[in-house]
Amino acid sequence: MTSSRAAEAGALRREPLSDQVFTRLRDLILTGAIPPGGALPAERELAADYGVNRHAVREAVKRLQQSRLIEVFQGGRTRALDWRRTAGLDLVVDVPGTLDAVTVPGVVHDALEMRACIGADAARLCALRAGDEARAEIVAQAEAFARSGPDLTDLGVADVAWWRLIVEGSGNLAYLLAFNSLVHGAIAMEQVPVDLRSAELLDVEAHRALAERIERRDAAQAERLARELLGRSVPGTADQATTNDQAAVAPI
Amino acid sequence: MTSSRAAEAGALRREPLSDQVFTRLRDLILTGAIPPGGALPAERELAADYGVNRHAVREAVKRLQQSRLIEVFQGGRTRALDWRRTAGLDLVVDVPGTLDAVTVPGVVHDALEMRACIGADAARLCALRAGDEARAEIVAQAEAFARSGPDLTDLGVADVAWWRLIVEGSGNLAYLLAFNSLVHGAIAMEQVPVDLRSAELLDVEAHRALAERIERRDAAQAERLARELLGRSVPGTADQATTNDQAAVAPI
DNA sequence: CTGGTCAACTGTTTGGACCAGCTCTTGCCA
DNA sequence: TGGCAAGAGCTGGTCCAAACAGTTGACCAG
Repeated sequence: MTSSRAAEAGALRREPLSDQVFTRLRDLILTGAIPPGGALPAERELAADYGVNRHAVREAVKRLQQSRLIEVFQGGRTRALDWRRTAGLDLVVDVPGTLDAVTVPGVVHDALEMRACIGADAARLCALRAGDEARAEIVAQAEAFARSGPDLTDLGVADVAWWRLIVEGSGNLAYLLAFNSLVHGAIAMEQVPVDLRSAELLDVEAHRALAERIERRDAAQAERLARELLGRSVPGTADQATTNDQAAVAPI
Repeated sequence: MTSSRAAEAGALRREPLSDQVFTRLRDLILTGAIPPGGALPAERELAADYGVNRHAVREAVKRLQQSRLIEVFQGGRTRALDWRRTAGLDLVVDVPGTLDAVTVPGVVHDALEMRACIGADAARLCALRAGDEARAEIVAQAEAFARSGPDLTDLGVADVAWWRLIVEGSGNLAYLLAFNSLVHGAIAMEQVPVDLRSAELLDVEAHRALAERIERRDAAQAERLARELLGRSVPGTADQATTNDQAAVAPI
């Protein structure tokens, strides 16, 4: 008996209208439907097309602008930017799930690869820079991780919390923010099939060993262990024989 | 003879009002004036306080929401998030220059450190994955870099363009987006005093050598050379004796 | 004390109007 | 005929006013 008029119409859900407009326009740009340098329809036109008020369109445009997907000129038209040259890492937050399912695995792989790279250096820096208290907390959390249920999802949550301590311990704000971007995005639990990471998540001893190295300020070994552990979830880390001669950073 | 009425009033410049509101609110959150979990003033109240229309406030709020600095509840109040746990890497784009000059050098250092980490791995992957054409272009661009004027600013521009080729050649979209975030943000020419990077920028031969290793698909040496080259601009890379026991990721 | 009801918040959406700046057409002048 | 300048008609930027839709909390009946 709910007055679900909009739902019945089938046009738009109860997600805020501006968010829906944002998503649609973003996908038009990411898929190349609006090419770099191409002009977006005028705000008044977009409002008419989507059947919403112009203010909703403006809020969506503001978000696109901050994502550096478009450039806005008063008096002139709003144009699409070349997102491969301008968009930031936060783009991986929303992309998974919205575009072709074919391209998503690639994004997830890239995100895991980046996680391995940053995680290893963060472990090294954490061993070097983190205070006694922070390093002890990492050891304690490693034990808590070991006590986590056999459920892979639970392990995944505990794993993220543990790595957050390490990244925080590295003292590098850029690492921490990038970690956030990855966790909120491509590496979010929903996106990565946990069984792909089972080799990493189930090895409780490897986590303990890494924590111990950090505790002992053994930066070199901490980095090595972290790189090995995180690399397990990245297909083709050790056996680097594959060389694809195709275009770099495949069009999405 | 410009009709600079707003400028004379001293209230707000000709920067879009919503951008100014965004900046002010963002700084309130980043500085902790509005603590994590704390509520922002109501939109109607903010509009009254800043003397702008409510729509300007809403556009700013939408941007804060996308930056994952706030959480919005219809019916309830808008609350500040713990940005250290939620904000993404794009935060480094606007932060330099807006907050205390004391904390900015730290952000720049972190960004350079991250650049070294990702750049080294990108060079490795580029040597492994990039096609013949892409690798040849990197060699060519290294020569173009060598011909760049002795001006450090010009060298910096050419350097960014060259590294972009390498990151693109790595085939990792996450690396490319993170590179964009850093270039648009903390590592932007205006932020980093170029003389701090002179040891890196002036060594044309090191650039050439790295390009050659990538050309020859020598991944290991490419990574090593890249790490060494990029590490020159990061104070305290080799002589890691300093260990600060203070809190990790200092509050901004 | 418990339960539901309602008023007073909050953000969401709408409509219309006007200002400011860019662009392209139009039409005058040399 | 060529060139340039005025202006009409776009574009985004800002504002006002009102209604809609959830949440919260106080208040009152049981």
